[in-house]
Amino acid sequence: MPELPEVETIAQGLRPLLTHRTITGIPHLAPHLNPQGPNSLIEKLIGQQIQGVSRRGKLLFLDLSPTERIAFHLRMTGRLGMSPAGEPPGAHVHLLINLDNQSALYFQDQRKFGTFRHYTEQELNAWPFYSRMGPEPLSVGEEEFLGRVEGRRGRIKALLLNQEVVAGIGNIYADESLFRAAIHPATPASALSRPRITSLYHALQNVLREAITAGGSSIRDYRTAAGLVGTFQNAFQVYGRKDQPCLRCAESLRTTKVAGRTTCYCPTCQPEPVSG
DNA sequence: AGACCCCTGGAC
DNA sequence: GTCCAGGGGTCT
Repeated sequence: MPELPEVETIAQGLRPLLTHRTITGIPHLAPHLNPQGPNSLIEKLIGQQIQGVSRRGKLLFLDLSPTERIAFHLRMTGRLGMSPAGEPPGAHVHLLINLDNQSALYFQDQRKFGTFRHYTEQELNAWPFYSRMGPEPLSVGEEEFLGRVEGRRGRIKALLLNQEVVAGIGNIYADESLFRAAIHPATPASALSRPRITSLYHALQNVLREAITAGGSSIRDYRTAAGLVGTFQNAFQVYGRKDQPCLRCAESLRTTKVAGRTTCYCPTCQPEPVSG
């Protein structure tokens, strides 16, 4: 579910509620999500004060100290939110963290793809998914983005989805940014001129900024930290709009598969690359 | 690059 | 029933 704008929205919502709170208990912890053993995690967390909430790509961190944090990856259906302490976990709640102000942070995940783990900085840097992660798309400079995309083999959408190229893009924002840049998702990156990659860079930044402002996109499961739906789904131009008219040219939008993901595009505004 | 895998539930 | 879903890992 959550891509960069959704994780950022959740982080912004949790930050004022969690910063400087002390963890007083872990009343619920699903064993299947805790390979290190329950006592190991509980011992590491009880009594710790949360120093802040941060995000890197699609990872959300509870910062416990300069060298210790909890990393959450929400994958498809993960949610983070607050509930009154002592409230019994609802369906699919896999972690409950009691805090020193009678509130609790919960992690809920219907499909159980989501993960969380306590990391030291050393352990985090030894995690390839983290250490190999590309730059933040909203911070990366135009030149660096060009350098990471220009001339590479692979289709442009696959590169956008590759967290080592740029971190935090998923199926929605890949499709939306490619439509805005008028690039067919299956175009080999090597077939894109510098001006077209630059156009994609700006389209990507714009769509991510707008989505964060809208509180993210709620297709099914995503909710903000306060349990509210985002509204950027109302601004989708291609995602989920198969067979509906293109908002720019009225042509019927189509789907194809790129990088194993359903991909929605306009066959007129995003023409197939000439040579393939 | 593609085929599965993890898992649950909604749409058809 | 079957297919599909904001993700990512592994294996061919």
